[in-house]
This record gives sequence, structure tokens and C-alpha cells, in this order.
Amino acid sequence: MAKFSAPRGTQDVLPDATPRWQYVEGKLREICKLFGFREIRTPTFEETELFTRHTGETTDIVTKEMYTFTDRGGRSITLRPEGTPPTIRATLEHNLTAENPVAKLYYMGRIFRYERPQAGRYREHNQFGCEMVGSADPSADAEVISLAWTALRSLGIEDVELKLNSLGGPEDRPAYREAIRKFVEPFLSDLCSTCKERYDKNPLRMLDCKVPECKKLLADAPGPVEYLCDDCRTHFETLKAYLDALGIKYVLDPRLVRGLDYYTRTIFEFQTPHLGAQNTVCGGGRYDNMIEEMGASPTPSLGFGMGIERLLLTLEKLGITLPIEKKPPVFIATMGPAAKAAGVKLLSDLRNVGMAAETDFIGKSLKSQMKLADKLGASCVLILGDDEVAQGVVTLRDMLSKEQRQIPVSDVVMALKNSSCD
RNA sequence: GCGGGUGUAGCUCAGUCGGUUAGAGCGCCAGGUUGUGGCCCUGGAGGCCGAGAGUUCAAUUCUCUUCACUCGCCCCA
Repeated sequence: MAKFSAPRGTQDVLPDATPRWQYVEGKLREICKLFGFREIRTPTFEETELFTRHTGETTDIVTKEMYTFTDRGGRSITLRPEGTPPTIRATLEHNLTAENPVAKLYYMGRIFRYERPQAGRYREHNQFGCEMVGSADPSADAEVISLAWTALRSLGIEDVELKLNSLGGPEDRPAYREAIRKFVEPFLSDLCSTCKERYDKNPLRMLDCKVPECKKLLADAPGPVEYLCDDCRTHFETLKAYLDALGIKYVLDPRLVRGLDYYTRTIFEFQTPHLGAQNTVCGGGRYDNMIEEMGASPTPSLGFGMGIERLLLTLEKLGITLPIEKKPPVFIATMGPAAKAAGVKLLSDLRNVGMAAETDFIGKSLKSQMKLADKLGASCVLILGDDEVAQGVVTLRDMLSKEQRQIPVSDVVMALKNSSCD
């Protein structure tokens, strides 16, 4: 065991695993391209205030999960605990809605939260997220949800449930708050301490309580959907009609509440039954007020985040093997210094014409080099010994058919190109 | 932050009711005669038995602490 190990809640993605990551990331990018979402890359850290103010001061993320520190210049800095505020900050800072009032953006990056690690939950994880800035129309909601749904499908994940709810807008919230408070009041003292706290600060989130007693007491509590204003109701109904038209199945969950304070109207989660307690693979919703709260003119927006680790975990649990193609290399086996020199040159020649080429670097015997070639999945082996060097040829062995023939060095590239080796 | 489980070779795991050189399979390395892979055979390397402390003549095995992973709660991606 080495002296150091990866910090708690972080993980090394080893070479055996990176192809899967690359495949998934590539697929997601492909889908984004199809949907016209363009990539944005924002800093790994931001001013702390961006999150305390916009993620929400009462959220768990802000109150107990942020990696916050003071830098050498005395600034309070926070490793981003979520992707939305940074993306919106950048959108506004560079006025990305100037050319087109609707900005469609996506990001892939590391997210940091100080939490207790668990399967599918890390202190540093990778998130793919989309933000659609500048549209209040339900078709935008459908666009974003459709993108997430398509992305999951493109990876072969069909066993997911889309949970949908609407929280209403700021106009509806006071009425709803009052309603749920009124409902809860008679037995407020029987609720857990978190609920009591939420009663004051954010009554909506009482619905989210997992304590059995609270769940029971709150079973018949009114949901925010029941208090939607006409506009919000129409918005929600229209979205549902769009999803129906798209053939995207959803389950209405009037109790769905998300842990970020900024959501308005539509919220949604894609859940899989394969991740244990961490069943949300993708979550998002509308945040129509955030941009105004950042000091810009009101700009309705929405987006989602998708956890790459959870995606990979789900794929694994489902037994989905990704179509990862590997390019078999041509292996160059050499014996003796002269052949080695010729081999080094040959290696480079092959790569220069775009052929993957490998060789031995520790002076193995020919037999061992052949074994190595086999292990690397080489399609062909070029054998170079004193005989070949003297004659200016190389021996080309086809690893599948075991056929061997000698060809002039000058014709090697051509011969390989015309063979099954490339 | 709270509760349960686990921690032995690169990997998957045996094992020790406390006792001398800690095992298997896979992987790795090397051989099985002259310059050739996948199968087979033989040999080899590789472990402070997660870390620290305690009990003991003796600890990988018992106790405590700590760290990490894991499951549940919480929260979320």
C-alpha cells in the first residue's frame, strides 16, 4: 500500500475505465449537438456568495456541504457545489443572450460537496448539465426534458422513471405556504425538528421529509400543484401535452420537491431503481427568478444536472456493455540492436500514416514479445531480426491466420494498408 | 452529522478457536533447447494480513482508537 491514497469521497478513474467515461461523455456531447446546446466551461471555483445567494441559504448544500476557503488575497472562494449558478453567472457576464435571446448551454465538469460518501455519492463527482436561458414557454421545458430523456436512451437506459411536478411561481407560493402551514398546524408539535424548522423557513420542503411519522401526518397535505395560478396551471398542462406528444412517459409526483431553493414551476427527476438510495440520475427544473435575483432583467430559464458516475453505475447494474471500439495495433518485434533501430523507425512510420503501432520496451525475448503482441490484441506482428535487416525486409505475421511472409521494408506501410491489419 | 457491515498479494477471495516459513484462483515474470502468441506444464516475484495503541511469553487473529470502503438515514447528481 502506498503512502498516500485518494482523499475521502474521491476516486481515480483508471485506464481500464476511462474508455467508458469517454464513450458516455461523447454520447452526451453528440446529443447536445443534435439539440443545439453548446458547451460552456466555467471555473472550478467561484466567489462563495454566488452560491450562498443563489443556490439558497437554507439549502443543505450551502449550509453544510460546501468546500469554502479563503484564498491568499482574502477572498472567500467555493469549489462549485452545483453547475447552474456558475453557468448563469457566465451567461450574464458575457451577455450570451444578446445575439439570440435563447441561450442553450451545456457543461461537463467536476462538482464538489462535502457529504458522507456512499455508492453513487462522492465528494467530487462529475456532472453533465444543460441550461436553457431565456424562454418561459413550456416548449422549452419539453426541450430540456426531451434532451435528458434522449441522452439516457442513447446510452441504453430505458428503465428510468421521469417524476414531474410543478411548484408554481412566486405569485402562488404565499397562498400555498399558508395552506400547508394551516394543514400542519394542528399537529406541528408532533413533527420532527427538521420539519418544525422548515415550517418557518421553507414549508414546502416538509413534503420532502422521510421520517415515517412525518410522512404519515403529511400524507394528505396539499401539494403545490393544487395552488397553481392560472398561468402556471396552463404552463404545466401544456408541458404535459408536449411530453405526451413526444411519447415521453412521466409520473406526476405532487410531493416531489427539490433541495435547491431557486426552483419555480416545473421540476423533474429521472430515477432508476438500480442505484439504491441514490436513485436520482438526473434532476432539474425551472428557475425563472434567478437571473433577476442576480441583478439582470428577468429571464425565465431552466436546466438539469446529470451525474456521470451514477450514469456509469446504472449502465453497470443494467449490464449494458458499451460499444467501445478499440483499434488493434500492429506490433513490432525485434531482435538485436540493429533490428531495434529499424523497429523504432518503423514504429514512427506506421504512426505517421495513422496506424496504431506498439513494440517492446524492456528487451523481452521474441517469444515474450509475441505474447505481449497477443495480449495487446495486435492484428499483425512485424518481426525484425538480423536476417531481415541484412535483406532489407521484415516478416509480416498475421496473428489470426498465422500466415507469414517477408516484404521489403519500403513496402511495409503499403502491405499493411492492403491487409487485414489496418 | 447518526447507525450497521467490511478492510489479508495487482484483482477476486480463503484462513488463523492467539503460536514457528500466511494460502488459492486469476494476473504478472521466466523457462519447456536453435528467431514466433493464444492451450498446457514447470518455476519465480509479489503481502509490516488498512494504520496506531493496548492485553499477552506470543497478535493478521482479542480489545480500543483511527482511516477508508460499503449499506441505511439525511441530502442529492
